[in-house]
Amino acid sequence: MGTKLPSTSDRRVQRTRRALREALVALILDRGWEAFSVQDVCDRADVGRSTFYTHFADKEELLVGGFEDLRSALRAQLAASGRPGPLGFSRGLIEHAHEQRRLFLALFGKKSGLVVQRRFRDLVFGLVREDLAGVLAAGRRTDAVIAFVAGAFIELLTWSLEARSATAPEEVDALFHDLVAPVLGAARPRA
Amino acid sequence: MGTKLPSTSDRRVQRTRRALREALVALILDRGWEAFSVQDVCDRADVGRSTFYTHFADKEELLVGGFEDLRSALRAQLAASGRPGPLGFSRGLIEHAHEQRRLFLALFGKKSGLVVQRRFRDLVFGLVREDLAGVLAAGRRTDAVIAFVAGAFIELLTWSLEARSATAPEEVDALFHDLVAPVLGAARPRA
Amino acid sequence: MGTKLPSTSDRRVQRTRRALREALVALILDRGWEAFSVQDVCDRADVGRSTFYTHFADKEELLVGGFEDLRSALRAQLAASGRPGPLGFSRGLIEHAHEQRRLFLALFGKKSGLVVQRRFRDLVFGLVREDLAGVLAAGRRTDAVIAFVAGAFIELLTWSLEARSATAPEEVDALFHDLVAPVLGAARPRA
Amino acid sequence: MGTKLPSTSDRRVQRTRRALREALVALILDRGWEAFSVQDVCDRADVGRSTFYTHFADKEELLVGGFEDLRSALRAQLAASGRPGPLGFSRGLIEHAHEQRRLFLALFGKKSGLVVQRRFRDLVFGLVREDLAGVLAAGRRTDAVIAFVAGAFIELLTWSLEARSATAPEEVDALFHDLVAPVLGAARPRA
DNA sequence: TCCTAAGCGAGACGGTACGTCTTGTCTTCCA
DNA sequence: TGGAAGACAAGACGTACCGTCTCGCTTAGGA
Repeated sequence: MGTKLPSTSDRRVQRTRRALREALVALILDRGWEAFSVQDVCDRADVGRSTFYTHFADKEELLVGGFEDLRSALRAQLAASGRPGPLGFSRGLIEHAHEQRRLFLALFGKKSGLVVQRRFRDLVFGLVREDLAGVLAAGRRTDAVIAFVAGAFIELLTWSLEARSATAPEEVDALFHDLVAPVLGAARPRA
Repeated sequence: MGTKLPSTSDRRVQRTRRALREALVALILDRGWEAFSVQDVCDRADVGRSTFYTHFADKEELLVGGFEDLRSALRAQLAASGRPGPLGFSRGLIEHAHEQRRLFLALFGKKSGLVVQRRFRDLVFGLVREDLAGVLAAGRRTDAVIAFVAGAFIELLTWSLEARSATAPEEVDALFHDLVAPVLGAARPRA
Repeated sequence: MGTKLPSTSDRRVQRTRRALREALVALILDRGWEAFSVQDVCDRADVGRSTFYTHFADKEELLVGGFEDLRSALRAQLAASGRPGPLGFSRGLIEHAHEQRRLFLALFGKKSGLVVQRRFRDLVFGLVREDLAGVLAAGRRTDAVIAFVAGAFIELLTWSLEARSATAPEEVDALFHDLVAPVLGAARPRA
Repeated sequence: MGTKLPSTSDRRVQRTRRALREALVALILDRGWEAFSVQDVCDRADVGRSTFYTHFADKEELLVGGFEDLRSALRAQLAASGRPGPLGFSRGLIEHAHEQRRLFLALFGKKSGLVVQRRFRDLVFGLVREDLAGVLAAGRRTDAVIAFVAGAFIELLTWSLEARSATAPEEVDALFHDLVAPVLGAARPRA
């Protein structure tokens, strides 16, 4: 039953997958997540539609790998730049988002899709959780604070990308830390 | 323009709309936003599909009114209960969400849809903006703070609905205000 | 049951019917039989659609009276012009068709409708039958000859209306009689 | 352009088309041309409706091929049987019509459709034109004669199919030629 | 003259068909 | 032998008509 996947070692397979991935990104930029079909991806990648389905179950599955790449890249970038303070991930992610502003806007704008947002949300939740692991003692409130901070971060980032008056990444990061610092204070268990 | 809408004053119209609205809610609960069709709504409401389209362009449009009702209800409830402090909307909304826990979970769970979430997000942004209008001086930071607070609220609410260990609405509200209070302090222009 | 019809004696009724009839003709001319809806007729006649249905069951029924008028007119015209020879009807009908060329083309062209054609066909069959009643002895072949002649006449008329090089009615009539005369000879029982 | 048609060489395609064609005929016989929908054809042919539309734009388009087949068959039959005289097509067509009497009656009866009749009319016009090409010198009258003869033939055939007292095909054909012969004489340019 | 039955417009409604689009499966061809 | 091409079933979409119906309004024509 398992719909065996094509062997990754084959060169043609690699070619096909890369072409599809690139076409996907191009289309997200052009039209937003929900405004194109599998057929559109195949057309642009010059790949048969049935071929698409031998590799991926749907558009979403094609997208996944990309996010994992992003996550790894962010972690690497963070480790390299040695900015380990509480919520240190923010600077890197904000910068990355601003560099890829068009892509991120496409992923979050009116034409986005639920899946994409959910993926990104999970990513941020994970980063926040890791960065707050040491700061907050484990407790019932912990998850609530993580949700609070992550939600705040995501919307602040979205605002900074959408706002007409472009704000520099470092300013956005500063703003985030200004606003979030007292929260962490309030959340820290009163010793 | 065109496609004039049926006059709301007609009894039959009221009946039809209510039936559709109720069927919509039932289906969201049963299957999640994206897993049912316009036809399904009509079947359950015992309404012809063509009739549906004389009233609404979309499933989405059918949903909108519900949100507007919610907004009005919240505002009214707030005015009545005389809890006018900053971000006073939160208590009512949290309570409402907990009462309709299953519905809200359906609206935000894995089977939700982008549209629904966006609607709710807009609703909260509006409420936050109104409630902070007096607190924050107008300025470039204002929108950023609104985004920050709204994002934090939405994710905190979501957490409280999803969390296994059910937290009482008043606790969630208290938690929200505990966490958000210092933010407003930090955001207020240093006089 | 019988869906009682409005009493013809009422003035308003007369008005309504006339308006509908005129709108019908206008629309047949504009778009051909099948390319307009009952709604279109009502719009042009400035009559409510429900009113239409209290008078007529469908477009076709609205058309019927018109044909009966045509038939009477033809018979009257024929009687007046005193051209009683065999197939004497042809001259009057051809002239009438050429005068109303646009209408007839609309009724027979690519945009016509089956009902209309059938009506006209029946009309011509009747005329031919009457005019040949004296010429041919009753017999099995009679109906065949009638069909032959009627079909020939209809298509010849259609040709003369559609042909770019307009042929004068009298020429068409002459042509018809030239061609049909020997047929009648062949059909007449060999004495 | 666009909407590329499926390649006829594929076996499945052949199967699908044949099934549709047969279902069409069956339905014309059962209900007449206008009383069934594309969906009905698909149901009977056990073919998906979307598949129908990848092959044909219309019910009508599905019918066309049938007529073309008929035309080819008639021409072939004619060539084979060596009956090449003027209007030699008539015998074959009349026989075919009488063999498929029920189908032809359905195609011309009260429940027929304009499209079908027009198609058949065009077919006969073409056959007559070809058969008279040699007999009549080109001229303005040519088309008129073709129309005359074709109309006569069609109505005579219809009569023979509808008449209660069934007339044998060969008799009908003889009758047609008896009646039409003098016409051709009259139409031939007086040399 | 009034008042009562009717014609009438407006338009909501259920229903049916349309032609288009997308999805995922399955078969066939080809390298 | 495994990837590419593409036929296929399924089913949702939004539109267009249809014929039925229920309202009120107005407008005669008979008491």
